[in-house]
Amino acid sequence: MAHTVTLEDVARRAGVSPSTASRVLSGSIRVTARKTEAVMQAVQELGYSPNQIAQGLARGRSMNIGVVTQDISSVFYAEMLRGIEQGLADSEYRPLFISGHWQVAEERAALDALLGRPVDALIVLGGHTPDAVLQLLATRVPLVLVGRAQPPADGSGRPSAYSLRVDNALGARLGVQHLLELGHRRIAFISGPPDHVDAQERLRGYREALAHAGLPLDPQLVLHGDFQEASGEAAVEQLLTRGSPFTAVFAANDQMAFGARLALYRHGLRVPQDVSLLGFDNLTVSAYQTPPLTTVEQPTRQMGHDAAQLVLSVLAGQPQTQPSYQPRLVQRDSTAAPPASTRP
Amino acid sequence: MAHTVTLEDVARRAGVSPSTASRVLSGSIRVTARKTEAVMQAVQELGYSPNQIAQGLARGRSMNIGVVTQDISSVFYAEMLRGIEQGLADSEYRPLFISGHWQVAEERAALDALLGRPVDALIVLGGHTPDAVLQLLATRVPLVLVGRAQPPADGSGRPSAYSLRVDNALGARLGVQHLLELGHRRIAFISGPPDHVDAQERLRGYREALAHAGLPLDPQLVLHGDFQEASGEAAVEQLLTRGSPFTAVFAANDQMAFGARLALYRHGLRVPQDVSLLGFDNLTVSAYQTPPLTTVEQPTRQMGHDAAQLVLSVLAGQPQTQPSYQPRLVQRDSTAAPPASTRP
DNA sequence: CTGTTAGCGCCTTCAC
DNA sequence: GTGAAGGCGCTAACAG
Repeated sequence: MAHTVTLEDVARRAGVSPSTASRVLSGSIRVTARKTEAVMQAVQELGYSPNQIAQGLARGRSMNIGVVTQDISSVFYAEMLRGIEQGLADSEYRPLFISGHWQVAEERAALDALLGRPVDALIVLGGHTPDAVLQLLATRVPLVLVGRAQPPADGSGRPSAYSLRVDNALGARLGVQHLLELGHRRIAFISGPPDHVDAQERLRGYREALAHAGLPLDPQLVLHGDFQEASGEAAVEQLLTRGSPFTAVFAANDQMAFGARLALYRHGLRVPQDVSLLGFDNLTVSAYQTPPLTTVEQPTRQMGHDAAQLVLSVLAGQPQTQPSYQPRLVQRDSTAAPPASTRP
Repeated sequence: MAHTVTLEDVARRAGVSPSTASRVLSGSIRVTARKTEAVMQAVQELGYSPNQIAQGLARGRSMNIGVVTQDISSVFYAEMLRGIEQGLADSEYRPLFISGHWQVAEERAALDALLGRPVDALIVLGGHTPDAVLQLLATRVPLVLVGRAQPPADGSGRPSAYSLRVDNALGARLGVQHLLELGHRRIAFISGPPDHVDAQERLRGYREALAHAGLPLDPQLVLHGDFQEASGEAAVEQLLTRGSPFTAVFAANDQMAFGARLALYRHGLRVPQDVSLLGFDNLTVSAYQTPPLTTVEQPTRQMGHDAAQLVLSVLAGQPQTQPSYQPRLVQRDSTAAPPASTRP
């Protein structure tokens, strides 16, 4: 057992009652300086540290914030986790990370595990948990959603979940506009999983931007990936097989852009001289690609940080503000004007 | 509160005593089929889920495995965390991740937080916590170290910590040998932080390989980074400023190799035609660099997995085996023969 | 097999 | 201000 010295030991050694020792430790109520000192010294000598499990049981709070992420090894979510850590850093609360791996069942299990822990609040990053489940959850514990839509209020007047999101469609429009301005007309789009909200919205933004520019949408140029590198690679292979000409590839996230980059490299296509490449997210590593990747940035870490702060303010009963986020284009070296031969 | 329905509620509804209900749930002792069924049904109807905090208090186990990582957003550690998750997946135990950020003080705080939680065992990934502290820890709770040396036994006969490591020096030798075989003679080395054991060993391997080949070690070609991308970039800039010729760059980890790659790109140096580039770790993204990065692989995820399994077997009182790991060279496109002009 | 009785370690009224 | 007593929810002897 990690715990061997208890509050009672401390009290005995300090010559006071356990309750007094408790009061000194929590600092809630005034205690004689003499006794305070005695307790502190006993704590020192015995190397006492409170058993948080017992504390949790006694006061009905665990000081844990459950965080359901989709993949602990995902470069993308990692940034958010970092933000959450930062946002919680100065508080007494600690994050508890569990991965759902985009599997409803697994996510459900994660949620149950977290609630059984229990946690005082929940932050859910993406995922496929049905709205109904989230709604139910929100009635039991403060819930902040990041990167997924807020479930509709259940009409009971109960506080629904909070939701932090970026305007994905706008981001996609920014990306397409950038390519259009460079002179591209045949822009391939590697979308994410069809059942993924972010993916849907980014695809919509792509469509809207083309429509706005009066350009037709060529279904041959729209591919679906799963947000992983390999699927971006496969998408470009497929694109090349199809034979529909294109001068730019817009991937719905940076990881797929990396995969696309590899496929282009293998086929001897230069970026950006032969094909322009555009990503979405702006991961740390994206700046270190060759050439450095132009991408639509979303303030990932900031969102994690804000999610944590939002949770804290809900927990503290303070007024909350639900910030909104704007994506922005980060121009680097992977996009340029299309090759002269393809210009109209 | 996340918990509102208790075991007592279940027992009352099922018309049995709390202890019987408890027995049914834990499945340890036989209970009448009738009562078992009644309890199960009550659990269903009430949507009961056990309060793990209370369970933990009662049986003196928390079912938590504390994991001290250095950076939750590190691509490298993320792989290990994933492995740990996998290794724990089929058990009742769950990992609790906390970051130390390579700061002794912060790591110490993380350790304390974890022990106060408390946890039933500890996995520490890297870091700078003094051996003495780890030794002390190991007497209180099973301890598995990954990527850092095992503290010397304290002579008390108590079980010391377990340690999972790869042969870093061998890895570095493999890397250098590969470059030597390609014909390189002027091989720059970007080392890690001087106080980092892995970094020290890799540097040693580099030295040994050169010595073994009868080549002098040019101090001008040895730089120090901090295992982050930016430091790899800075190192190459410095190398270029120094003016000492080199035909290959061996970075002590992939992330610094990415930074080095960027600096080379900015200076118009082609990889591998002008300069060969070699990394260490084999991160997932390394295969997607341009060109795909040749690197010395260490079985990161496997090590995380094994660390978790090792913890479980210690906890279960089963006999343990402490596996050892061999790095291996993963040849990709970033290394080639040096340019003809530089050949002897 | 099953109900009763004690705690696990701490916090929080309640009287003094 | 301070100690005693009760309880958080659950498990583990202890008697039946």
